[in-house]
Amino acid sequence: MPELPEVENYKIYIDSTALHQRITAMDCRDQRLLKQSKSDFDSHLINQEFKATQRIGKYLFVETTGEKILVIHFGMTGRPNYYKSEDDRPQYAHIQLTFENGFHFAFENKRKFGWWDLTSSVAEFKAEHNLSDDARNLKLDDFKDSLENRKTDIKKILMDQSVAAGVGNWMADEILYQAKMHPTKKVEDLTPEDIERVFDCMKTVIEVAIENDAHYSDFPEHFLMHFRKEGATCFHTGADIKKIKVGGRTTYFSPQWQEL
DNA sequence: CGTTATGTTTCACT
DNA sequence: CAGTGAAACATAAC
Repeated sequence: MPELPEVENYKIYIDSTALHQRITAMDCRDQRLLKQSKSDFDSHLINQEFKATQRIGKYLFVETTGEKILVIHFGMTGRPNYYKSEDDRPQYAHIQLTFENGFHFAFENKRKFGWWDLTSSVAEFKAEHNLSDDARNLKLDDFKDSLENRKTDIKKILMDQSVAAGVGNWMADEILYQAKMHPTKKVEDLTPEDIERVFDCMKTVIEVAIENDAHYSDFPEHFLMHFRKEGATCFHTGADIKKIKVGGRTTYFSPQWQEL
């Protein structure tokens, strides 16, 4: 379920399990998850070690002792897993590395929207994929610049990875609920104060989610995440939470609370 | 059987 | 060229 806070969690998990061990094997059950040939991955990963990780939005970069950087995107259903026995290989662990100590590192991906790639430079990759700075570190001025001349719904803008890398569907809903702003409010109609409020709420949602290890049930009681389902009522107004489509994505919001 | 799912990429259209 | 919207991608679960 990876948006920025979940991927941050994965980064911490990988940092605490899979670094500094020689990779002895790589197995991939579905070539479609690899953006480069399997032999390229073999030649750049086998006999190398993971050195450090770096996250931009939902993308995780793994520096290795080799010349290439491994890029991991988790898609909608991806997560890492580290375990000792091959018998513990999860059902959807389509990619699995083996380390010299016998442990395994798996890339679980039920729905196969995630992938692995290799790159020579994080900066280059970031530019090629039109990624903004990570939403957690994003500056208000850059955020404001990105909103210039945009005419579409604020929710779509928030989910645009070239505006605020890392914000996905649930975070966009949460940010707008906290900011008391309707998801289809047009960016061109926002005042500078509106933009700052959305920006501040984005930062708050990110930090709260990371503090709670992206564990939704631990979020504060006034967070939409607890009501992001049909039949729920708004914490503030008691009115029904509404479900609509914005930019093709399911969107939950509280009508009176978030005015257009 | 139909619908839906937390994401990105591609393509057609303005 | 820039901005936008819809479709496509692959699969499981309800």
